[in-house]
Amino acid sequence: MTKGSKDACFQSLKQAILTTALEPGADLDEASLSASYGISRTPLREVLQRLAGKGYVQIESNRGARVSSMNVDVMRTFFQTAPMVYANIARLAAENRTGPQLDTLKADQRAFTQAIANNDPTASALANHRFHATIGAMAHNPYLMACLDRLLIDHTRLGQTFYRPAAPSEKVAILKAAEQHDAMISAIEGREPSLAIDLTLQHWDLSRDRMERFVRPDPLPVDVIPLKDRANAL
Amino acid sequence: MTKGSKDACFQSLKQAILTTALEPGADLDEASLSASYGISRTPLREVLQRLAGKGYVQIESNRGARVSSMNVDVMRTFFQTAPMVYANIARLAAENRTGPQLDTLKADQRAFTQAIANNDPTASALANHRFHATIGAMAHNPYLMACLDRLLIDHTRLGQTFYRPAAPSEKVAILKAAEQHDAMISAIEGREPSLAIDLTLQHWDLSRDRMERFVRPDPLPVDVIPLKDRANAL
DNA sequence: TGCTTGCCTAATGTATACAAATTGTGCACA
DNA sequence: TGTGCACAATTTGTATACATTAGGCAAGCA
Repeated sequence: MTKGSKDACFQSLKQAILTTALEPGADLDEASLSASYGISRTPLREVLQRLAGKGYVQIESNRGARVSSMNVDVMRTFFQTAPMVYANIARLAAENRTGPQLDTLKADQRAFTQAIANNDPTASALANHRFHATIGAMAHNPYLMACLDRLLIDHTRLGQTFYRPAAPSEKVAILKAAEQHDAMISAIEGREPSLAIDLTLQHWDLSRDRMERFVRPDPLPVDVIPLKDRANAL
Repeated sequence: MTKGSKDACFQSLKQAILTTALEPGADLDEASLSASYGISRTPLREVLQRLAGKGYVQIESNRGARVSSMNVDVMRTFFQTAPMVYANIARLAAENRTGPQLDTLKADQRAFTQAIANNDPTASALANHRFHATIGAMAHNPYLMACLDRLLIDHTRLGQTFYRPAAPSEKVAILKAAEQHDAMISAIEGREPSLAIDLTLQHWDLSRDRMERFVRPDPLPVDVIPLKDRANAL
């Protein structure tokens, strides 16, 4: 963790927050952070200010910085707001994307599929984050982008929180997500706004369902012991 | 301008930007600003970082800070995005507002009408800004709030830019805007989301028409000299 | 004349010492 | 045993000196 540059520190903290290596609400101590990144407190504080501006951390006067929290209230608002913003971003991306941005998006998708193949959930979460951030850049709308940035932070963190490595359905879901990414790329490349919206909303539904199934799993069977065994037991 | 506190500096710069006393694109020199606010460069730089996080200024590495610019591209995006966000904020405000917030909103409106009565365009622009920011706070949605903040910065600045003190229609328009504010307060107080949306969109139309008429005024008469006089001239 | 090169100035970026504020701890006292 | 207060320790905030970078200007060269 001993890097010299300020920007490296920013990126590192950003990633640590997105991967929940730094958990929501975690306290960020200036002295220890500046020591571990090899920069002094002044530039570190600037990094924290920038992270606060983007919504990664919250700074309280005379109380330091902590990673933005994720209570039920925030989650409710997230689920309420995300589809509308994502859909509008997708429309604008299909309308306004440039060639180089499309190349970037395809590279993001390659990194995403590669991370899936490597069975690296952290890497795939970060690649997925970059994929959607690139679509945001394509929308060319600084107002909605401010909103999207914050939504993506929480989306990525929720995805990590609600991830069950053991469940086979997770593998199916993430492969389906990758397919949807490909379809979205086509729609954006072909400049088809309404198709991009549809695909984005389907993509959202997949993600939401996955998170919902985590919170509200299938109930355990009422008869813990199969009936025939219980008959023996009695 | 010789204040001691960092927060006073933040508020002062924010107001100067909103009133276009500091014009879009204006360069912000650290040394002179820290001198005039009576604080050292370190806290001033933090103020600039915070302003950058909220979208008031843009910071370029090794090149200092400048007031966020307002080119045609930004304006186009603004007119495209604002009504959708405003409408959604209004809906959420009507659903989620609290009692104390309603009191704040009514106070904002009193300040607005007072500023109108005083013929103080700058004060009314700032009061109007606070009024709409309070509605944003009522929406209780940090994601959309980030978007709204940036929209309101540009809306307030455009309103100042497109203001013609001489035009009698301006007076009519601002009085109508004040009436619409009262109606919006009622809708929010009565928790009527769809009414709040309608009123908000009407309010937007009024504002947009005012700005549009500035950019595209009635053309000058083709016959500069009235016809009868010209007949004499020939 | 036009271009490159290197210095010079003015600005931003960083480190560090010191001031202020918050939080934790121990002790006195009811 | 519990409460309140004072002091200490830790952490954040500020000022200032110094380092670094960008941009302009002039001299040198083609």
